[in-house]
Amino acid sequence: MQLKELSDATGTSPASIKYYLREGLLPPGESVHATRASYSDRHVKRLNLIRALRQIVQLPIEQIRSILVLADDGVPHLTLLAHVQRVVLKLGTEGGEVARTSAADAVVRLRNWPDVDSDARDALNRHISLMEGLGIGLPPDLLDQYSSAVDSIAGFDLAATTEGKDTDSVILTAAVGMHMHSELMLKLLALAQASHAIRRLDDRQMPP
Amino acid sequence: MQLKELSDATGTSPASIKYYLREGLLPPGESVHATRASYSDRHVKRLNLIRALRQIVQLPIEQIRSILVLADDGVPHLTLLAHVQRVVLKLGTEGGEVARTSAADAVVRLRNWPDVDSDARDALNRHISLMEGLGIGLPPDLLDQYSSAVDSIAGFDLAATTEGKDTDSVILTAAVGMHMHSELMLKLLALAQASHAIRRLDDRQMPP
DNA sequence: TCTACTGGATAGTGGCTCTATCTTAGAGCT
DNA sequence: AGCTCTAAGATAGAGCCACTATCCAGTAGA
Repeated sequence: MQLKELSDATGTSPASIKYYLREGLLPPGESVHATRASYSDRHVKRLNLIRALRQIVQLPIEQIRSILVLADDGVPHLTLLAHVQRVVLKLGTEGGEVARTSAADAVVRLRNWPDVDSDARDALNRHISLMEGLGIGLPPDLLDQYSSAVDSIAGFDLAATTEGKDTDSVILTAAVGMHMHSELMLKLLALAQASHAIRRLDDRQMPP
Repeated sequence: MQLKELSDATGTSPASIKYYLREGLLPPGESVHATRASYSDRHVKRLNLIRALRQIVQLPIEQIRSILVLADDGVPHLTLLAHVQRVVLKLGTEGGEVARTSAADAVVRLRNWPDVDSDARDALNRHISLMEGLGIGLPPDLLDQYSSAVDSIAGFDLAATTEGKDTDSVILTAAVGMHMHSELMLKLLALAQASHAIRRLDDRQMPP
């Protein structure tokens, strides 16, 4: 398979493919000779992964590269998934100490999750502090409800993520899955808010 | 108050303020004479709103403008909130017909939300279809759990959003709140996934 | 009057993701 | 063998976005 075919197979312009090659996201094809290189199914898979991370999850090239480098280093999936999380959650950009809210810790105990330090946990703690700082109140049982919901999805999701797939698929499922669930939540919340708003505001404007 | 003071009061560079003025996000100050204009508290509020929408919610200038135009037109808050949702949910970019999944409709009935067509509902339907198309499975009761959680938050949130505030504050609370809840969800999900992953993958790698 | 600073207009910057062009060289057909 | 077509590789440029720096002119305060 040569570049043009790779392009056709993935719907990516040859120019973009060349760009990804230059950036080291896509390994070079096997060079047949000076003016012909051949690409394999692995390239198709990899390219699809890159495109999904760019277009759906909207990760910048640099971060996609950081994920792929790990994947190609053959690190354990657990390590890889942790890194994918770090990237999708946009951690590492915001430095600083971990907040002293222990809301996340409470959730961990409640859900009986393994009590391990993790970036996700720090991120959650930091985020809750941030919301408090912004004066966005969290009803007391909200975290319970949320965490119950995500707890049930996580097992389900992870099964799909890890069941004997190749590394590229694991990344894709994990990153795209996280993104999609978060968007799902956003849209559900919007619908809920719209519904409540209609009830509350419409009544005011046109009383019975 | 002149430009420099406005800058100090909001931590925004004078150059950026000028830019927002040019873009019509910020109404011009009252022109005292050719080389002096005076800005009011309204400008401080507006500027803080703009900054929050840029830096926290990360909306592009163009969309911020579309929100502010509506706000200044004095449309009803319900209309305004609907538009804010549309922008935060990134609707309107993806054209096309509404999917035929009626998952969102089921949720609406279950939650006893007013059965009104809305962009949020269309967005939810479209998103669920998209996830199905990507092969991201949703456990049967997941939407119930999610929607139960967001239902309880929406009322709570909306009370904070609408209680006798000026329009700029309503926008800020709504947009920032939506964004923050969605991020919260993302981080909770990450933590849940990390926890499940540790249980599942760690055991494999180092059996007891 | 002179200086310092302001407001206003215009042009430029930097980061990012591509995209277009140019050159060289082998492939396949006749 | 010769001719054309297209690929690969390298380099430079485009286009978008959110600023930011520069320039000019006018006025306030010393």
